Amino acid sequence: MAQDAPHQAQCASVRIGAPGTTPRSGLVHQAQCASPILDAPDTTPRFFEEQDQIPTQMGFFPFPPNLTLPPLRAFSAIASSENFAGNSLGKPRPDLISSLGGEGQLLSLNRSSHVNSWAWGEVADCMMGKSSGGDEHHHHQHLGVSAIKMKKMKNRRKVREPRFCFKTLSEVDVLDDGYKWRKYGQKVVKNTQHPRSYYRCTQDNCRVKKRVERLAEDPRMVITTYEGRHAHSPSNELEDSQSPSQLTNFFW
DNA sequence: CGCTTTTGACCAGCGC
DNA sequence: GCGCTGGTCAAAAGCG
Repeated sequence: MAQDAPHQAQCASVRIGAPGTTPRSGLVHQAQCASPILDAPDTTPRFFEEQDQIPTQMGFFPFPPNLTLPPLRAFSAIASSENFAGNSLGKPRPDLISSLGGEGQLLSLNRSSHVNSWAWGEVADCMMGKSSGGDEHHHHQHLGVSAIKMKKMKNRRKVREPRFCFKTLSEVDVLDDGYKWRKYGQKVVKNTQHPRSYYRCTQDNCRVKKRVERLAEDPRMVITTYEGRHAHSPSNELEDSQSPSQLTNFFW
């Protein structure tokens, strides 16, 4: 499904990585996974029910101050600046390019809300609605997740942790985000060639999970979905503290 | 030996 | 109720 234009309206495009960085060497972002705001304008029910009217457009915009992200690191399989400049997901920002050396990797970010149903919708949205099939999806292929389905999702009682969805251009499936993960499952999702992998944080008392899969429409793109909040610091936090200024430039 | 990965089985939610 | 699907479990295998 969703063979048509991907609905990327809710994703923010950001660059990640530095040229020639080896795995674990190029710090990009360090932050903790904080609770998204419940009353943020783009996390209200209206946001989803009217998503048909949201222009399919990518761009840079500031994230809410109280929303931080899991740490991400650059890794060796970094797209060239050429790829970045030509990527349809967003326009390159000269200041970011210069601050990181002119090359980098494009990825998109999808924010999840604290409320279960929003998290479901947004993540599914970032995944271009690859979840379950059904006739509804045939009528909303360009959206991926229809408003109808979202309403149904909102009625789910099962409580979900807040989620963040990253779309990354990379040859490497698993981002080095500073945390240690243990794979606990792998599943072949319908209508996709690549399996989805399930990881859990190895830290005791930390229930953060993440899913990693390749985009069906573009296998070069890796979708990483974080679920939950880390109750600890990254395992290699010391390394992360080496270039804080770059961090600031990167996201703000 | 301890940790991680693999993978088939199982379970829950949902549509019909 | 049944089948489909995504997510998780857990035993076995792999690895350093």
